Amino acid sequence: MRLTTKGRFAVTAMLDVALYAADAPVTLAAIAERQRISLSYLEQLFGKLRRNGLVDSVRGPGGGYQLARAPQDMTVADIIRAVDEPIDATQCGGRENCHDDRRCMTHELWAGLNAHIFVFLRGVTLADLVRQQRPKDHEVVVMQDHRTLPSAVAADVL
Amino acid sequence: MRLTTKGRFAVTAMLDVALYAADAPVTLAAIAERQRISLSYLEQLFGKLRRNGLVDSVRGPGGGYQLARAPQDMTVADIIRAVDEPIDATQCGGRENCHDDRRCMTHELWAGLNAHIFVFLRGVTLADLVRQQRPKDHEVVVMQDHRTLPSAVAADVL
DNA sequence: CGATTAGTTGACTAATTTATTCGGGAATTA
DNA sequence: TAATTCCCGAATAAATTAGTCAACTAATCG
Repeated sequence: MRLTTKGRFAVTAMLDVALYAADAPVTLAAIAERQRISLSYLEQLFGKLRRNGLVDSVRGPGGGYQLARAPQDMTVADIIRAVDEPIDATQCGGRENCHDDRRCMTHELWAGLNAHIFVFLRGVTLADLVRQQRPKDHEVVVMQDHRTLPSAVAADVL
Repeated sequence: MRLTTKGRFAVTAMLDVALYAADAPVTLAAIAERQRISLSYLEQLFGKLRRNGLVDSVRGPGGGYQLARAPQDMTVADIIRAVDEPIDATQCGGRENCHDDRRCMTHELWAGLNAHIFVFLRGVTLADLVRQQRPKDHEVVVMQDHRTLPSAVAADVL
């Protein structure tokens, strides 16, 4: 699980679709305008999102993109994984230069850490983000274990 | 909280220090050899780790690096934050082009998500990783809430 | 049908980040 | 003094991210 701005763009764009594609599909041009993301970059991202079955596309006038599944069945992990194709992270591809007996210390390490981060991000659905977006009060994302956290912490996190 | 290979390298290197600098400091050359990371890259990373007070350096023969604090007082979040300096992630720097009334949707979104990921990574200490490293059985990182997870999940996570 | 709207694709470029290489320092130990 | 090791900066290569462009296909509307 990698976490870069690319994945963030994708989640932001998907949230835009979730918010605005209720009746009619939304065009990439509209997303680009609202979220200030370059149209061509969105084209690349939505190409992947479509091929991964997260959105459906409608061509022609009045066309655009819609969610392929209900927002509560779509997680942040799904989105990030769709656009941010993974790296090996264990730098031994599972086999090669695992050397000096205690081979590939990092393998187990990152496999475990990856799994945890993945489980965490899989616990946040697009519906959660939509819910957070609607009300004006400063509520915060709900995690899979239903604990919350004051968004004030965010300041010194970045 | 960004999550890239750079941060992984840093965590791996710090884990190496935690494992091998029990009595004497470890040299970057030794880490480079064991973990297959370029020496000069390690120098850059450890420059940041040192300036952020995570390691102490000892010059001259027999010198090297040691942990500045006990492993149980050093978290993965500390390490990643030290080397992976943050980006704005809200693409409005907190002020500027937040436009069209519902300004900067992404701000709240990523602030919240960031906070959660940060809290999670702050819950994993270097001591946890060391503990995981020692035994031969396939145990897994312990999270801050002390739940565990089979590392089998890691496969379809990447 | 013809025009327009939008998705689809691929190639290409620029900017940024990641990783490495090199060359010299300065501190410490023996 | 000589060897070791951290320290620093510049230069470079490789990879990723972000954006641009152009040609094309499909669908709709008049």
